Amino acid sequence: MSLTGKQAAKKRFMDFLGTRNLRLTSQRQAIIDTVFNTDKHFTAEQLLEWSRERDQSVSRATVYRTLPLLTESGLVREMDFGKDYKFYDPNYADHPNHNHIICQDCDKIVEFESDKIAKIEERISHKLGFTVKTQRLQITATCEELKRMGTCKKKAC
Amino acid sequence: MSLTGKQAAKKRFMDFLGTRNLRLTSQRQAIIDTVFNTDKHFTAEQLLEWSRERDQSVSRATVYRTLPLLTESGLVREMDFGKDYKFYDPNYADHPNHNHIICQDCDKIVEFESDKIAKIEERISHKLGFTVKTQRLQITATCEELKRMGTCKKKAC
DNA sequence: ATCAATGCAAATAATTTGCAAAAAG
DNA sequence: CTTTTTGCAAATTATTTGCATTGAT
Repeated sequence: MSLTGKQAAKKRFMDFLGTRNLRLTSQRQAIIDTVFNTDKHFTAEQLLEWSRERDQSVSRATVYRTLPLLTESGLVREMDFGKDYKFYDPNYADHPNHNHIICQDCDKIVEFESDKIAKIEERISHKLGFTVKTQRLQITATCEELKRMGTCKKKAC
Repeated sequence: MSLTGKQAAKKRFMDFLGTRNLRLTSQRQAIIDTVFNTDKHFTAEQLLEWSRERDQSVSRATVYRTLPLLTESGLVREMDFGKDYKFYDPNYADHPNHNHIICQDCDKIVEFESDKIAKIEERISHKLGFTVKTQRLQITATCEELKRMGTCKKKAC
């Protein structure tokens, strides 16, 4: 029985810490446990709150100091959804090419993958003289069900 | 002889002001002239600097107050390229679906359009129950010429 | 022991806002 | 005239940082 994606990601992050001679403190442990036990996008503030449920001693400064480690490791991705604070996406290790649909009606964020889009991106980039390193695609959309039915089953309609 | 894209966009923005009962002050005029006379992405600070070359009396506050009008009108698009300040893209009126390649080596930003990608986005979004309103696609890439030749003709290699 | 990591509180920096004066319509 | 807009300076707010102390190895 192999590790699930999230467990594998946690392990990879611990290796990352080791490689850099960084220490596994109890606060970092709490933060890591939080990050690699959710599929949700989160803010720094939410991460602080959730981590404190595991270890009361986690401070805001430590969260802000750990976040860059998570993004540098490539296991978490910083996202801008047009708010005045950043979001972090913990699903990047499992789905390095996933895209986002942000619903204006529901405030819901749906992820999807498309090999076709990835292929086109690579072809065009190559033609322009570049090699794709990462990509981010965000679609802002409205909810069709809401439009038809006046309501929808998704999150916050 | 018809207006160029930029001139048309400027006119559309003035109409937008009229519709909202907003006044065309000399400061706004300077800001608008600046915005609709460039193809470059710019920051609030750059817009202030350039606008002041046209009208010394433009203040930072007015720039920051005008920027939301520009984005609300749909003629300028706010962009996040991972810096700690925002960029604004004045090419959105002419090319509502354009995408960006950001070169890690050159710091250069190249725009491109792809109907194919747009089509796929619409198909997938529809399948998931959404109607596409806007999209943004950013590709982070490296420069192939730099890799092969040790240098490249693009901006800052 | 040694050096990294922490919490706290103060600092930073882009952006926003209150207000009295100025300008547009 | 009336209402919007402006510049200024102070406020806001997410994020960062200096420092003395604590904790991991």
